[in-house]
Amino acid sequence: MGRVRDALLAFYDAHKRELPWREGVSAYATWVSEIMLQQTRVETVVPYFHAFMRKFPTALALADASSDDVLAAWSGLGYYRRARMLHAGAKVVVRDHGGEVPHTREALLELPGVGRYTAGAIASIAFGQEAPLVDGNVVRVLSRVFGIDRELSPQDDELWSLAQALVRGPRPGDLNQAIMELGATVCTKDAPACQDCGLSRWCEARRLGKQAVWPRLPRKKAPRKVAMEALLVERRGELLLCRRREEGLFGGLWEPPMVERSMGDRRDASELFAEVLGCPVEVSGVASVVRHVLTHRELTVTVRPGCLGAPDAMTCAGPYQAARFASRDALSTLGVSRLSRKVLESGAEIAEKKPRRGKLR
DNA sequence: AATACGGGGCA
DNA sequence: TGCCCAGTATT
Repeated sequence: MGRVRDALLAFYDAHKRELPWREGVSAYATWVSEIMLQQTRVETVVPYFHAFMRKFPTALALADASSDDVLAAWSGLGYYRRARMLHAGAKVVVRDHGGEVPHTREALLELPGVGRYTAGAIASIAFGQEAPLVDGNVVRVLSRVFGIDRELSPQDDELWSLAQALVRGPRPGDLNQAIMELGATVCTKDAPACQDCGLSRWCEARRLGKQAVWPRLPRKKAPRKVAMEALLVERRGELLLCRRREEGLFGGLWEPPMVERSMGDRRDASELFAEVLGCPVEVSGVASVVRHVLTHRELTVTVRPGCLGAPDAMTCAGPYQAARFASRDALSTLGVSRLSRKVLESGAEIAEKKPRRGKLR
């Protein structure tokens, strides 16, 4: 393990990428970056990290922000529960820790949204603690170097033991980042660059030619196909948007009313919308069909222009907790999913065509 | 132990 | 298409 550690640090010192959360940043910045990096690629996170830190430079600033502001800064990044929990975590830090991010793994684990990976990352990187971490990269590197030939997940106890052994001694934060960096840039899933890898001399996968079979990972299930209807209502240049409840899919985000059409439900779209909005709805034709793939669902959304029969009676039900008319400019101040942007954009094209349609009649 | 939770990039 | 990404919370 000593030689592996030295090789990792040498690799890191020579080849680490310059990333905005790498050098001389606050523990709060490390925390923000680690939450954003959960299941999300480095390149995707970079612009979000810059914008988020500019808008919420400290835990105090984040704690004082509105939920809509935080979700607006997270819009498009996905896994929006992360944003809600980071926001809640900032409030805990301000209330219970004087605005300072806690230093120990144990205290970090108490924060919402911080699990064993993230606690290890913050404790080691921001505070120099000998705290281990295991993510997808670590699974790959350790399974290959040590030749672990059984089904693995990032929760595997043996991997955590190895990771713990790895970070004992100097520079635990750099060691954790080094093994992840190696996994991300050298020890990749496909076509690993073993010829450039400082660990290849001691690597079981390299010795046995098993790079393509290790790590052995469980198979993922295919997403479920779901049909949905979306309603586009425009009134005096403003769009009808509903805010989803905090829990569940797209929690806290704003979107045009959308309803799931379960298999075999032949009811009119207007009837489905009326149920959610609590007032009569008229729909006119189909603006577009939007496809959107999530981890567990494959959505096909039929987008319909329409109007409300009794706008003053509008309420909201089902997945929604609020409804309002908002200008397109206001969209940048609210949390909006990528799916909703697609639905909105597909409707915008139709809106521009409207005059022509009138002409044809 | 299994499932829900986004979105994008790549072979 | 399927896989994977600096995972966590809930059931």
